[in-house]
Amino acid sequence: MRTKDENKKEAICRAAIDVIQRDGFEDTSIAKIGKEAGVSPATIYVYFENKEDLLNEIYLKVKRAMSSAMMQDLDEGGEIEEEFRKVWFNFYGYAVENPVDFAFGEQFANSPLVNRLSRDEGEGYYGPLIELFERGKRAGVFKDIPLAVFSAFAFFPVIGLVRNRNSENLVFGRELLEKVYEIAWDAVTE
Amino acid sequence: MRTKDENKKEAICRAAIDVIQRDGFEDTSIAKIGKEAGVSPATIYVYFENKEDLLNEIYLKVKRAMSSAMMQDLDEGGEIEEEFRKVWFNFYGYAVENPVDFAFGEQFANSPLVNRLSRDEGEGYYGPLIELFERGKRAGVFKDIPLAVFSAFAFFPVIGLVRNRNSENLVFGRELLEKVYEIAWDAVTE
Amino acid sequence: MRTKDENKKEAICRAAIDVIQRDGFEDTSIAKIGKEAGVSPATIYVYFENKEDLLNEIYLKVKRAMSSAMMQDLDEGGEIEEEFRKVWFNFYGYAVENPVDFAFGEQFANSPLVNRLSRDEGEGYYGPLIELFERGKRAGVFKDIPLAVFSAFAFFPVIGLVRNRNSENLVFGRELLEKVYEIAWDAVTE
Amino acid sequence: MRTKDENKKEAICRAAIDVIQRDGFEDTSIAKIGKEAGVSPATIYVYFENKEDLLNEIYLKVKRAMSSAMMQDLDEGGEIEEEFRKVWFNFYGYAVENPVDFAFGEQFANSPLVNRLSRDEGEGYYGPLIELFERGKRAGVFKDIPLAVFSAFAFFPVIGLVRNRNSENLVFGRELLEKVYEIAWDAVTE
DNA sequence: AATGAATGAGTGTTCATTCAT
DNA sequence: GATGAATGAACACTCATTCAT
Repeated sequence: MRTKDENKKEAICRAAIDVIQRDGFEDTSIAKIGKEAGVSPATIYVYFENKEDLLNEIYLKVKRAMSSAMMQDLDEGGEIEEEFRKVWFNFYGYAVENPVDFAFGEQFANSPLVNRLSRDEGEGYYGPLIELFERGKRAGVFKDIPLAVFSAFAFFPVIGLVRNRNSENLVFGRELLEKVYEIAWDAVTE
Repeated sequence: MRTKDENKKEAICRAAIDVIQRDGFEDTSIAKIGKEAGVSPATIYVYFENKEDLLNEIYLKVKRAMSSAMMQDLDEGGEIEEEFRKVWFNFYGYAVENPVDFAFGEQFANSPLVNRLSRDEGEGYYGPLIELFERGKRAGVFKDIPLAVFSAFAFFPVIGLVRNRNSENLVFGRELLEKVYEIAWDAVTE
Repeated sequence: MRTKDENKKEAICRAAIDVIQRDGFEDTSIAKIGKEAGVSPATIYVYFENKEDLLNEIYLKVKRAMSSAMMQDLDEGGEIEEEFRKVWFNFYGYAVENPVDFAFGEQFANSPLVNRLSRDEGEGYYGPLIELFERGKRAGVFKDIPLAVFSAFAFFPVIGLVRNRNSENLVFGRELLEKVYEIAWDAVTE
Repeated sequence: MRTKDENKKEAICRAAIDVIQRDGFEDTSIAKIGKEAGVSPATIYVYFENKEDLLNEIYLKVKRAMSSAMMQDLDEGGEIEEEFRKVWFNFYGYAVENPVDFAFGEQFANSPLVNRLSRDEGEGYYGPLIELFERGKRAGVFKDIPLAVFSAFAFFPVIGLVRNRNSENLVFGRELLEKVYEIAWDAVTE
């Protein structure tokens, strides 16, 4: 027998991401994914139970990649500002370099095809960041606000900016970027 | 007769919005819209070239409603902080009270069915806000940053928060809301 | 607009029966029915909600034709033997002349796609026959047996014989037929 | 090794029957049969040419079981009535106790997947019964009618009754059963 | 011989759009 | 202008069968 190729599963996921990126979430069909991956649509069902299953796996894959990129080099007990800086620039870098995955994660988040379980597991990846936030809050560095508000000012603006950057071909100089970072830092600190 | 036509066009748009709100974007078909509007599917094609055209018109309609709500009570020459406050709370209020229109606008913005032209026209509605921003900048009240960065910190966080609010049943007290507003204000001002 | 053509509904039913007859129940697809009827598969869904609905309508149609053929010329208060004779030969005649419908009804009876409601309505067509049976029983002409046993000896043998007739090209002379009838009559009478 | 092969073939057949009984004819796939038998779908094709071939073998297997059950205890030179009685009650018993095999045999008989050859071989198993019939006819016990008519009155009614029994939860008392038997006996004897 | 992977051809069904009136 | 009928193209998914090992 032919052995199951983990590469192929990977390839199908990759193809799916590409198609979603190219044609949008709604116009992504199993047939297209198959064609993109160079396999028969039926083959996809060898590796995934159904479309929902495939999408959930992709969602987790992306979330995993995103969060691990974000948490990269994080030092559990490190100095708050330095750590925040790392996370922020990691996030920015990932968003800029993987606009695809990024937009993808966004589109995904609203789809009814991503089930609660996956969503919860996805959220779970952000533990270290949450700990940093709590530690900073206890230390009196961060403002005494809910996590949601913290994220809304620390990270959400980045999303907006990168989105603009893409659609408007806006270029961000190092200087401006630094300025944006500072606004974010100031916004969440006392 | 002219009037009757416009009424029907209007009715179809309204029906479309209702269906999208009720059943979601993906489950909205021309047939359903027709039924909701009390006309034949074929009739829709008398008033709109195709589905894309219909959606574009709706996009503009929603954008118009959103921006006019946002600009409500705006006083062209008013004091900067007061005017910003108005706009910010208008925006927040609209987002909270029209989560559907809002999500709708968001989803739409990414949809390949909304063409550049509509998108550009949609953006155009925000003239008064842009003027406020420029005036504030000249007056040394707002930071010297691009409009995109300004929006990213002034309004984008609200989007994130409202989205959370919906999915997590988070409740925002008046006090916290005021705090959030202040963070936004501080972030964009010198 | 094109007007809905009751003929077309009829034509689709007819086509379906033909296909079922030709290819068997299991190998009958909506696509085949469409091709046979000379319409697009999608058109079938204009006239029927789904495959199950179509099959149920056909089931009832066939049952109706069969039972009305069987009850033809029946005289409510007529002499028992004469009436039984009519019914029996009607049944035989229908079975011989409409082997298609007939086999069809049989195949149908076991399909999970025919729902209880249709089945019950189908059974309902046989009222006059049941009355004849009850009357004959009260008059002491028919044996005192349940209806099921009555049918089993009066009509079921005919089914077996006709089925054989078809597959073996058996020919039934008038004489033999009369003999068979008599066996049936003797079997159910005291 | 020879033995092992036959065992596996046997196991596959058994599994197929089980699946058909459990899930019904239409919902029986090669994959399911394989899983039930604990082999790969591909393995089935080592032992059978295709699905049709497999079904034909099963058909014969069931027919064999059915006819041998029917002919059980038959005494070649025994007294006609006694022998007929045995066969009749054997048949009834088998039909009641193996409703699935039974319905199976019936369904099968009409399936295009069972080819003429299998059907003919299947019919062949009934030799002893045919001989009994001929002997009885020569002895003037049975009516002078074709075999088909004989079967139609002797056995076909049982099929109808058992089918009803199943779908209507009809219960047959010993007494009624005896009565039915007598009707059958009377119907086929002078 | 045995197998799991792979697939072409099919399934029932939906839907944006066009046709014919 | 207005319509319900009609449909081609697509959808997610299944399955008997074959491939490659």
